[in-house]
Amino acid sequence: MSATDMVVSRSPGCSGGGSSRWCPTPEQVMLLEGMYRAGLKTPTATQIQQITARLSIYGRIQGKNVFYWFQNHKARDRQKLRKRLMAMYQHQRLYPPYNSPYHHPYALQGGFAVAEDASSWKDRVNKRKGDQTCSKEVMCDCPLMTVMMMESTSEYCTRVPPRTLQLFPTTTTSLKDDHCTTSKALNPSKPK
Amino acid sequence: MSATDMVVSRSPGCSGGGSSRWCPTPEQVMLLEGMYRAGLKTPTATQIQQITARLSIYGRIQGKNVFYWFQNHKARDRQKLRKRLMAMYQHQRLYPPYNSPYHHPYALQGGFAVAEDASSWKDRVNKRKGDQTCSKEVMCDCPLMTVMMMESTSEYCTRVPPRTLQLFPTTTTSLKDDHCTTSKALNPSKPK
DNA sequence: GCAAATTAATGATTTATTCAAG
DNA sequence: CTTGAATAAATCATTAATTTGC
Repeated sequence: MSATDMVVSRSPGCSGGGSSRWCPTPEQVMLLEGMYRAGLKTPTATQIQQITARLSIYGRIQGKNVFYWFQNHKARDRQKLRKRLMAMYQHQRLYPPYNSPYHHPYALQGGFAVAEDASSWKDRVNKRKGDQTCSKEVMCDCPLMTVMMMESTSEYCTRVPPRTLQLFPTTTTSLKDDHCTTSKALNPSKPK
Repeated sequence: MSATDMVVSRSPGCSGGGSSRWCPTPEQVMLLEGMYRAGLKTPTATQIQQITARLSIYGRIQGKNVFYWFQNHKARDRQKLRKRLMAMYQHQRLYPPYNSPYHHPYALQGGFAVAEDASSWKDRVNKRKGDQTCSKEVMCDCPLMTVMMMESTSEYCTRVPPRTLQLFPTTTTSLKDDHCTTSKALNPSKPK
């Protein structure tokens, strides 16, 4: 009903007004999934930039959205696979073989044993050293954080107050209102 | 070499030549530790910007360096405390009380039980909702990733090739040289 | 049919862990 | 061995599905 006021892919902001988080359009999701299925799991900075540019014609999008999308998609893929395998092994009362995709879904390194001592996987020796076929000389397309530095299209987060507010009390003891439970620390410098 | 075209702050690279990672000067470390001890554990984007600006007079520094420094310092502080407490409890063959700093070094939420079932702490109910005294309206000084987006001073990572190289094969199957073991994926798009 | 209530998906952040330079 | 850098896992929080009572 009332399908007239909503174009198919017009309002990328999830439902109408300005939303706080990115809501991908169906086209964007489709293309992202295509790339992922094609084998692109962790795009480099340049790739993220280009993906963002291409997908921006379908709606508002930022580099960090693409970055997060791949991060989450990969993580949840791994988690799904891990859960499935765990259930499978648990059903047969077996311990997974040491090089099963339970331990290495893609190249997992932080799995935890099923009912074993927690420290067994923690302080195991560090393997996995050389064998880097990628040239180290490139040094320009670093994986993740670099994307953010390249973005200058101030969307809504670059709204830093232009005046130089005083930094922080280097020696006082009055800074105790720091982290709001975990992730809402949004006190620029002074509450007053 | 050829130090003529580079000003003093050019070679903070730990030992002379261009180094791959940031090596803080003693002054920088001292100031950072001062701020940390003063109570600044997770600086906001604006704070990171300002800290970077201030510390840049002592040597080359980037926002992400400051960001990583606080991340690492906080994490290793917590880890040290945790290890110490774990050893202490283990020495007395006690289980830590439930609200000990072993479980909550600062406000830990992802701790794991010592010899308990792994799923016990995992699917606990979601507590922790309201009680946010921080104003949500600010919306500009988001914790972490924002810093990177604000930086435009292309130090050495903004060296993206200007020509538009072709993105990725959306339908081909030839992308297999992707991730070098975990974190060294540095093939912009074409090795040739 | 419809909203309030509940649940499932998923975008965004933080924390733990690992890699590797010096 | 210390520590800067990077990634993966865990978690938080918001939006969409869905259920439910009317």
